[in-house]
Amino acid sequence: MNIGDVAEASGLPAKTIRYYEEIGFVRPARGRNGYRDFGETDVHKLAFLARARSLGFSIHDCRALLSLYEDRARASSDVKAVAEHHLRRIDAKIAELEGLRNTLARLVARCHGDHRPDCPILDDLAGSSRRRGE
Amino acid sequence: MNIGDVAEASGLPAKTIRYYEEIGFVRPARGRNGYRDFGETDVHKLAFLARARSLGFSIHDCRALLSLYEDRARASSDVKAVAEHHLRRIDAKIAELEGLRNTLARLVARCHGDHRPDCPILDDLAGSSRRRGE
DNA sequence: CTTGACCTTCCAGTAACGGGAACCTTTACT
DNA sequence: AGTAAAGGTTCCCGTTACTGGAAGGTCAAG
Repeated sequence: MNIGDVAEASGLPAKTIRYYEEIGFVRPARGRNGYRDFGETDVHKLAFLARARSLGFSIHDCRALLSLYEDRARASSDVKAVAEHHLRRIDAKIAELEGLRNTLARLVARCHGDHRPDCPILDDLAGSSRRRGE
Repeated sequence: MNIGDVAEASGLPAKTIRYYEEIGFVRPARGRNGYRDFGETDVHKLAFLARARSLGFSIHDCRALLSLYEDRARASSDVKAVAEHHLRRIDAKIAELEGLRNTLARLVARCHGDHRPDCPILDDLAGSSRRRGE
């Protein structure tokens, strides 16, 4: 299979597939013309990666997941640990963003948003009001 | 003021301040020894940037906010527009992460997480189950 | 006079690709 | 056979917003 077909089958852009080869996720054979020649296993692997990446797993996580995937004797608890760690990071990120959003929403609400120059948002950024985070 | 004092006063690392000079946020004078010499205005500006960055505004946004800040005749609606745009991006990011979290949480919940090798998480990633996103 | 805390510049690396140049191969059509 | 489109190749730069580190000049204290 050429890279274009693999891209179609796995849902990943060809560029990404070349990148994944570069970082060692796949090792396709080469034809006499220099073209990559992928097998079914590669396609499966790449689809696996596409799905994992779409769930927000980092490349680093993917490496762990992939090696667990290829280890017939892995314990499901190992996989669960990786996933739970990722879950906690997502939760932390959500909490952080919600904190930001609340602060920002309060500022936006206080700004009348008309043609006049005075603006509570800029006042906060400038630190003129000394009661903000504390 | 030397860069170390400014770092202390603004809450930004010296490295970051040098970077902010490089991208044009500040233009400190130089002493005969080559050291940067910052004024009060610079410190204010850098503190402004520190606060804006901590609220998740991008450098690009900060440029806009800073020029609005320095424009005595700006309309507060212009500032509000920038902030509201940022707010919408935050909300979109939160929504995306919550989608991820829910999918991932379901997978984690289905995985018994013991010493046995079979694992619904890997099954999903491998695409063996054809009812996942749809 | 030497140590240590500052300061300087410059280079490399981060995550995970995407864009685009310059070039080769295959396929299809006239 | 000629040629043009489509697909492949490598290589390098750009992205975000810094951070770490090397090599080296400067300044204050003991």
